Amino acid sequence: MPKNIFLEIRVLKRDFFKNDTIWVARKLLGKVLVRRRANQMLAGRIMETEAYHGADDLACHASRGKTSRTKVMFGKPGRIYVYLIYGKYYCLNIVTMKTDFPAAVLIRSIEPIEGIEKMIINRGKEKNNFSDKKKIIGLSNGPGKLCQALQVDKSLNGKELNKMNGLWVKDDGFLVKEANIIASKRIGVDYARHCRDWEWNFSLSNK
DNA sequence: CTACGGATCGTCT
DNA sequence: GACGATCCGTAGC
Repeated sequence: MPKNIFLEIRVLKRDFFKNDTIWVARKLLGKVLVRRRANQMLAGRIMETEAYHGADDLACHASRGKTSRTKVMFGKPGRIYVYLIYGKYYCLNIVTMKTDFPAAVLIRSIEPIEGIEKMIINRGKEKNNFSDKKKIIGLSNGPGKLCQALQVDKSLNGKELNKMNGLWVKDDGFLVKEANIIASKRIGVDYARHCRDWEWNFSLSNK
């Protein structure tokens, strides 16, 4: 893992998330998602994101209007949107754009950096052997998995992404080359008619 | 490696 | 009453 001590560390603030959703989704790659718990810091590098942009995006939850669930997406940029999926898992999003324009970036995958032992417990994997790097990556390489690993649930829904609320994103200087960003179709949105083909899934290649 | 089915419940029709 | 921005275990190659 990279050494952070010589690098400028910047916490992303609201202005970052006011930008276009696709820009934010790309720029979040390589940043570090940090979660503060009582006696433990948990952190991982963002490896995959997805953009959900506007009421015309049929894959976006807000395309069917403002409801009790989706109202957060209509709110201020830089807020946290957490929802329950399949009755079992949470998904973490960060609201983008401006108030009344519904948009957000889904964090789909992070690579553990700090608090790995705690993440193993949070994921209920204490009986496995995690000496293997593949298994460490498997702790948080999915939207539901990373919420379990970082203890993200609906109590964060609607809150500001900042240190006070225990969840934030920092730039540790990790260099991301444009050529290492892969754009693909979004996962699990085949119902979204023509929008299913939009390449708004972004991931970092491991090279 | 890919393919498929079950779990499980809040949200929306 | 139907279904989902998922995950995991199992089966087969």
